[in-house]
Amino acid sequence: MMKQSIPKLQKKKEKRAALLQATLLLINQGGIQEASMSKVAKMASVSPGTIYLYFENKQDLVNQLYLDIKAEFSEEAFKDFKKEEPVKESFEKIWYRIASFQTQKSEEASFLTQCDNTPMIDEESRQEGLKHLQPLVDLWNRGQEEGIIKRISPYVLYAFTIYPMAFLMNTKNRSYCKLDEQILEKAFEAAWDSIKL
Amino acid sequence: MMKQSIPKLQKKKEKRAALLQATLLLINQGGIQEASMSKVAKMASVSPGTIYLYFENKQDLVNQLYLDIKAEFSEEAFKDFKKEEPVKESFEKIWYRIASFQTQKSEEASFLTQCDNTPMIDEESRQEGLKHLQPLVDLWNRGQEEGIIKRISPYVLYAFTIYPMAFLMNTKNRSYCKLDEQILEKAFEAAWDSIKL
Amino acid sequence: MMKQSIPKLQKKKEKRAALLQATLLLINQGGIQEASMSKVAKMASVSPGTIYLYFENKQDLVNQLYLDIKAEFSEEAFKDFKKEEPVKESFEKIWYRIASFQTQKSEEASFLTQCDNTPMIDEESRQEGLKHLQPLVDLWNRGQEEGIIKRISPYVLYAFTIYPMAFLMNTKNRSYCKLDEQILEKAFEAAWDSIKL
Amino acid sequence: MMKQSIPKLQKKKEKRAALLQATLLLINQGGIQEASMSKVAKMASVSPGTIYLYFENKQDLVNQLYLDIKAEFSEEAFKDFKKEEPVKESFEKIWYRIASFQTQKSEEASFLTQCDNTPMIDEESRQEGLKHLQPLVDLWNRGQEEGIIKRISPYVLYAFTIYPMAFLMNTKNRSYCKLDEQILEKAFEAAWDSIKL
DNA sequence: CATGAATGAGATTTCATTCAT
DNA sequence: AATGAATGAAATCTCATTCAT
Repeated sequence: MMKQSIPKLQKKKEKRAALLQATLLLINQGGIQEASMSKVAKMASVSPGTIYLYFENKQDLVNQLYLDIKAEFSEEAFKDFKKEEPVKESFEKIWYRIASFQTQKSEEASFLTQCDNTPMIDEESRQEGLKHLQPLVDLWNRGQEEGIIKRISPYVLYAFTIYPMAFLMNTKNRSYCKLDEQILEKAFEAAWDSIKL
Repeated sequence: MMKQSIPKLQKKKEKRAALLQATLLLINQGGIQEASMSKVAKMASVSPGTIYLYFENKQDLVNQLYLDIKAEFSEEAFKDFKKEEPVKESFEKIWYRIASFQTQKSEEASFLTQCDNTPMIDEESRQEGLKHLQPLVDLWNRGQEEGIIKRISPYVLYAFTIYPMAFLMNTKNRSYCKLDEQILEKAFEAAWDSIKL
Repeated sequence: MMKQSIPKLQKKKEKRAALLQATLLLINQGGIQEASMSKVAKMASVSPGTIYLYFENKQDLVNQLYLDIKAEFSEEAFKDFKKEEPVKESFEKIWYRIASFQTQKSEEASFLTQCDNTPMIDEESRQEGLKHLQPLVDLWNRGQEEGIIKRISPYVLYAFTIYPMAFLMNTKNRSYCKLDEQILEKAFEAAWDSIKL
Repeated sequence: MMKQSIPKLQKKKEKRAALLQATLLLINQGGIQEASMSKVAKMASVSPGTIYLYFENKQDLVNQLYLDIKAEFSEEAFKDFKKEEPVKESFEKIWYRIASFQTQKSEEASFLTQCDNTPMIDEESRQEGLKHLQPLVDLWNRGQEEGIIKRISPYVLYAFTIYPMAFLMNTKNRSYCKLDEQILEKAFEAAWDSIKL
């Protein structure tokens, strides 16, 4: 009542974060249809009405979650990325960072997969999310100019190197198959082999 | 009233088919949340109550749709499949058939992608759907014994050869990129390169 | 196809009977709300549409069931009833016959209880059902004239002698308490004591 | 808007009460089948959704109504009940209090009758409701020890003394017969005669 | 007579959103 | 800012009844 140990702004951010986190978990568990606003509120220990102080509506909540996680994803993917490094080395680093994201932040990764394969997200937000991959596209371009990488559309390159990780992630989650280091190496080999010249 | 042009059984099947088709389109358009039973009924020109003559409930409707399409998918994928053919030839044929399914039956393909990356489908139905791929797994096994294919889990093989097509399909649908014959060839090359020894 | 082992009329009656029986059991189990026309049909091994060949609608089905059972009840109650016998003897006989009906035909008895304490039955049918008790009312009248029975309304006499059996029946069904011969005798004593002068 | 005449808690209780009252009236009028949730809502001047803030579902609504009224009933029945009074006096007081409840709160009484003769109520709630009668059972026990009351099961005692009032109530409601003081005295006499030694 | 698929109104219940406090 | 009771439209599902066969 007297003093607030946590500054207001931070408290606000915390509530927003709690709401996003709750949404993330609920959508992963049962899809968007199971993530009702009141469940989200309850899980975030907040009143349903409060959600609307932070988000315009449900769609906005999901869109913001998507964009936040996409940003987190690309930050992770391109951490320590240096433009000058050799193409393969750079690609390998990025690939493993993404793999690491998939395993370390599996909830986030699952959610992205669900968004990217579903009409859950506004087309606008989806476009917005795509931009994050630009550094990788640039890298591939360089690789193609250097004659190291096949001359195919970045969509195809993405489809055969990055996108498969989502599948492995999901199957791993459903525990048909463990993703240990050895398998990861094999997987990277497959990814690289599919696009290298 | 005059003459009975359509036999009963066929009429019955037609209604079931219309319901499944409506569900397919609606889920592709807006996800499962937008595919309400009344919309499905309206689109199939049927009364809401009628749905429940053919399906137990919404989940059952979606599950059956999934299994039906999975069956259609694998029938297409393994049409003319002969066990004696060389591994690569066989694989190539299957791969192209799947690619063809993705483009010819794009609604069905989109739907499968959505199901496979979402908690939309019962785990039971999902397992059931997986069985359809057994011939491909067997083929890969043979390829591994013959020393043609890398010794990695079929999940990984699938992730790098078949799963990418879903992505290409979706991007194609969203028309960022056309899937012409030339691209297809490149894509197959990528797929094969990723797993061949 | 050729010959019908069961004459048509009988078959018709059998179907009607089966429908009434099914209704009886279902209403006893879960009340009128649980006795849907399709459940009734299924239990009677008949198509839903067929019900409407025998009964106008659901209300009519229930009303007819009520009246049929009321008739059965009073036939049982007044079997071998002779107007000349002494009042107490007559009453005792009737009372025991009713008790016997309650135990022998417990489903029917339960159903009557439910009808008589519920707005389930048309007022008209209810009035109709009441007429069956006329002989008992007459007997009581005679008893009153003979100075054997208290001079109170037949409704009250009924309330304290016959109506209690429904309660005992129900509790017996729910098996809190067994209705053996000894208890029955005590119960009759109570009934008689309550109205005798 | 101007001043808050009614405290929140009271308002909340009022809404619950209005819902229970509406349910009571509707079930009395047409049985449980006629008491749809929307009718209940409308009669309580409340939105359908609001019901579910106060009750889990329809069954819960009915169960709570039953238990509430049973409690009200027994509070009325055993008001001013003193353990030391002579058995007959005590019994008489209780009996008249119940009679008074039946006439004063005829809707509530009708409802209880309907519940007690119908599979409308969960067995659990029914058991719960039975407990309220314990003081009467104890009284009877004492009467039996004192040699005043017949040695028969409390079920039978109940059947011949209390249960009949429900019948009289119902017939009174249907106005075949008025329950004036004189009739009431006769009725009590019948009740007492049936169980006294 | 009998069927049972089909209907569509209506039942129960949920849920995104609002608003008085 | 925050609450959470309240809303009411809409979702899922049921069911008495009809009608073409």
